[in-house]
Amino acid sequence: MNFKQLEYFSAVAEAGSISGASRTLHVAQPPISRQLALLEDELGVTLFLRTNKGVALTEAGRCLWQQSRQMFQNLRTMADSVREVDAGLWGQLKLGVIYSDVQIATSLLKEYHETYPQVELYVRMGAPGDLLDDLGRGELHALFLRSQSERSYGLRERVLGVDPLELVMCPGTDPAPGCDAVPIQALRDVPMCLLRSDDLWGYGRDLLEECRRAGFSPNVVCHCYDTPMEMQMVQAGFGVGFLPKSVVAAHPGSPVYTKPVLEFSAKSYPVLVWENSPYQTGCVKRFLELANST
Amino acid sequence: MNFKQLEYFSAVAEAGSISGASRTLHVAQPPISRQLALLEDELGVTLFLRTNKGVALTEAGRCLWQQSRQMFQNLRTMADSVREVDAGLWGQLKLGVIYSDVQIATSLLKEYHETYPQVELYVRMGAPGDLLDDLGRGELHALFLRSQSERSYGLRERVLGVDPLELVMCPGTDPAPGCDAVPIQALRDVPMCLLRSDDLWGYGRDLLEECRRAGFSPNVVCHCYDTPMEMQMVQAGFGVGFLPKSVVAAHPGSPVYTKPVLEFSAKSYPVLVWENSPYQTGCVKRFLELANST
DNA sequence: TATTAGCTATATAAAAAAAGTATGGAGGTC
DNA sequence: GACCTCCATACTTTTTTTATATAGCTAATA
Repeated sequence: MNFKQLEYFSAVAEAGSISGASRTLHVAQPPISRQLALLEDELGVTLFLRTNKGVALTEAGRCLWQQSRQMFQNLRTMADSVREVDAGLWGQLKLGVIYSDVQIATSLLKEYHETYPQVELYVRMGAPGDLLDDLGRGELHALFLRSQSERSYGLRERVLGVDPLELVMCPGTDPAPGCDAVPIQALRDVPMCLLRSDDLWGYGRDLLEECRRAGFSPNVVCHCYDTPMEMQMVQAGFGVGFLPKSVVAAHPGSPVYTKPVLEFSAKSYPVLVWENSPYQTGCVKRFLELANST
Repeated sequence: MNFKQLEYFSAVAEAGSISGASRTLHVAQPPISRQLALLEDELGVTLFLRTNKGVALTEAGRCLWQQSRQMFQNLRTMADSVREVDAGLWGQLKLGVIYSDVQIATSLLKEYHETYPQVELYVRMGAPGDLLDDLGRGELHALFLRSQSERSYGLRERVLGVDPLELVMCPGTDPAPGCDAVPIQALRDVPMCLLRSDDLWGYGRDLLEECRRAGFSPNVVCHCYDTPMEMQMVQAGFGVGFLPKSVVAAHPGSPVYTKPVLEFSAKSYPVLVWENSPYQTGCVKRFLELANST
C-alpha cells in the first residue's frame, strides 16, 4: 500500500468510475485499473464492484475511502506543520535572564511573542554563572546578561542598551545630602556594598578602576552576589552601592534612591548572549533576528 | 512526498545514521541519501544535521518523525479495519421480522451477535408486504417470514423450522370443551377469525384447502391482517382462529389456548428470505452463513 | 438484430523512477 | 600518517510505472 494507490483509489471513489478518475488525474486508465488491483490484492479485499457503467464502492471500500480522506488531510497538515516548525512558528524558546535584565528581557519577549504566539517560552532567572552553564549544556538558547563576561568566549553577543552606573543610597547613608550629584571624592572612606569584584559582571572591574583613578580604593563592607541583595543591604543602611540606574528604577516602592557621580563614567551594557552555532532551531533564529534588528 | 521517502526517513531517524538505516532496510546507502534529499527539497526544510558520525534530527525533523510514526500507525489500523469490514466484523445488518417470527428471529440474532458483537443491528417489525418492499429497495438485508410468499420470486429462502397450525380459542368459544383435540368436522359453521386469504401468508390457502377436503368452507366472521390482531379477536370471543402453535405460546398471559385438530396437517414454516445477489456486504454474508448452518 | 458507445481488464512497449556500484571528501581514531 | 566510518555525488543497471493498443462486456439505439 502506498500513497499513489490510495490517491488513485480516492479519485476513482469520487469519480464513480475508473475512466472518470483517469480524466481528473490526467493519467491513462489502465495504470489506475492496475494500481487498484494491486491495492485490492494486498488488502485481500474487493474495494469496488465493477459494472459496465462504472464502479461502486463495497462496504470495505467505503471504509477505506473515509479513512484515506482523513489520511490525506493529515498528510497536508503534516507538511504544513513541519514547515512551520522550520520557520520558527512552533517550538520552544528557552532563555536565561539575570536579575537586572528583567525589564529589557520582558519587553523584547513581549515583542517576540506578538509575532510568534505559538512558541512555548521558557524563562529562567538566575546568576550569570549558572545561566552560562545551562547555555553551554544546551538547556538554554540565549541569555540576557551584562557585557564583559569573562566566559563569553565562543559566544556571540549583541548589546541591547546602555545603563549608567549610579550611586545608590538611603537617606541615612547619603554622602552628599541636599545635592543632586555626588563628587567622586566624597566617596573616600564611605562604606559600600558592591557586587563582588571576581564576579562575571564586567562593570565591577570598571568601578574599581574609576575609584583608583580618583585616588582611593573603596571601603567595601559587604560583597554581594547579585543586585537584589545589594539593594537590600543598601536599604538596610550598611552603606552606599553602585548599580545600574534602571535596576534601582525597577524598585519604585523602595526608600532607596540614586544620584549620579560627577566625573564618573562606568556603564553597564545589557547584552543578549548566544551560542555561535549554525544549527539553531527556527524559534531561536527568529528570536535572534528580532533581537538583532531592533 | 512519498510513502517510501517517509519510510526511509523514519528508519534513518530511528537508526541515527543513514548507513545504519541502510543495514536495517537492506538497501544500499546512496538511495537513502537521495530520497532524504528529495524529501527535504520538497518540504523546503532541513530534516537532519549531517555529521561525520551520523545524522541528528532538527526540530522540524522531530516534528515530521512524530507525525509520520502516527501516520504509519494509522495506516496499519486502516488496513486492519478494512479487512475487518470485509470479513463482516463491522457494519450494519438490517432485518425485517413479521410478528409471528419474533421468537425465532431474536434467538438467531442473539447467536449472531455473540460472534459479531460490533455489527450494528437494525430490526424492523411489520407486515410481510411492507418488509418485502423494503427488501426490494435494498433498505433491508433479509427478512424473517413464513414460507410460500407469492412474491418471493427472485429471492432465496431458507426454512428455519416447522410450526404446526392449531386451533385457537378462548373458553367461551371452545367447540369441543373437555377434549384434548378437536375433530375437523366439529368446525363446520363455527365462527372463525382467520388471516385474510389473499394475504402473502402461504398457510392461509392450505387451511382453506383442508376445510374444503373436510366438506365445508369456514364461517369467517373476521379477516385479520396479522396474527396479533387475530389473537385479540379470538380472545374477545368473536370466534376460533388458526395460528401457528408458537405464536400462541408467545402470549403466556393470555386466556387463549390451542388444541390440535384431528386429521389436519397444515403447517407454517418460518423462513429467512434474502435477495439473491452476489454483492452482499460482509455482515450479511456472515449472517446468512450462520442462518444456513444451523 | 446489429451497432455503437462506454466501461473495465489484459498484453506489450516506452518512459520514469529507484536501486546498486564506484568513488571522493570530511572528520575521527589508533 | 594510515585507517576507518560516515555522507554525498556520478554513473550504470534494474525495477517500477505509465502509455498504447486491444479485447470483452453490457446497455442503449437505430
